[in-house]
Amino acid sequence: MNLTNAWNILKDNGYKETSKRNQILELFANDERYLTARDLLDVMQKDYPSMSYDTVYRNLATFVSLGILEETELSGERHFRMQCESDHHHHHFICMDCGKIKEIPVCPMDMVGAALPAYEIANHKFEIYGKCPECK
Amino acid sequence: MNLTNAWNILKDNGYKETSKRNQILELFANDERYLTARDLLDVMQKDYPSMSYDTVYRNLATFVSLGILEETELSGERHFRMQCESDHHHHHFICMDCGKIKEIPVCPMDMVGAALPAYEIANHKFEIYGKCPECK
DNA sequence: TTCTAATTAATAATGATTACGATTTACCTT
DNA sequence: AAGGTAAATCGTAATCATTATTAATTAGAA
Ligand SMILES: [Mn+2]
Ligand SMILES: [Mn+2]
Ligand SMILES: [Zn+2]
Ligand SMILES: [Zn+2]
Repeated sequence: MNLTNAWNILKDNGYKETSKRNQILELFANDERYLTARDLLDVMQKDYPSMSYDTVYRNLATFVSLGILEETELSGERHFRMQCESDHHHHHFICMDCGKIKEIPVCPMDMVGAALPAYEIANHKFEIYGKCPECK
Repeated sequence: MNLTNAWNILKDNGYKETSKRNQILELFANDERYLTARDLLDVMQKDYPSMSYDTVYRNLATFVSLGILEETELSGERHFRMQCESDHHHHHFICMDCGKIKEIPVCPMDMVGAALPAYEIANHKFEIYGKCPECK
């Protein structure tokens, strides 16, 4: 997901263009790591010292609901990053040091769907945690 | 994991036998769902009205560290359940209505280990969420 | 330019989790 | 069996992430 694409989605859904929204999106577009609300606020407050948590959380929720950001829970905190460009479903390795991710092209659901007859599957989570080559 | 087994582990590690610990373990031994600290406290306070959060969280941490309980994060809250009996590594389907689980015998790591050369893999999470046949 | 709904700031409230000093208890030693 | 001690628990406060509230500001349409 890139900036232009994100703004198209926002405009299509009637959201207004604000400088803060734009800077949040730029920040995510230039950072492949997972960030917390606090991470985001800290960076944003360099340019907007009065930026509030409400603005951060509200926009994060908006972006996630529109599929612009993806979200995961790491050690008890919500983390966000730009939705992957890749159009086919996949999963992630996440470096616990630097936060960078690596795509895992396979999905285990291909092998287990049949093992759950009569079950209604809503979603699933598959993540691998460790250290990337740079951090090892 | 059963009561006797759990107590053996606790005794081996120098933990004392208390009625509250025993009741917590009994509760988990008779409930295959994932429970939160609050769930646990609510049930325990029927027999021990003065039971405190400190006792709940301290014992949960102890049990997890000794491998008596397993833990996962569901919708932003820590959930706990008795460690599985099964001795071979596996994963779970979790019913989002009743909280019951079903074992998934496969592990996706069998297929992705080779896709991450030079990466140091520490752990992984694979869970499937939905509704079990009874709740559907 | 004017109007209006969306957005934001400032701050308080909430809910889960952790921390801490005082008290009680399990269990080892005598 | 009585006493001593470290572990366990209680009662409560503190912390931290997240959500809610209200008033002020602003983007975009008319
Ligand atoms: Mn990806
Ligand atoms: Mn299991
Ligand atoms: Zn998948
Ligand atoms: Zn596995």
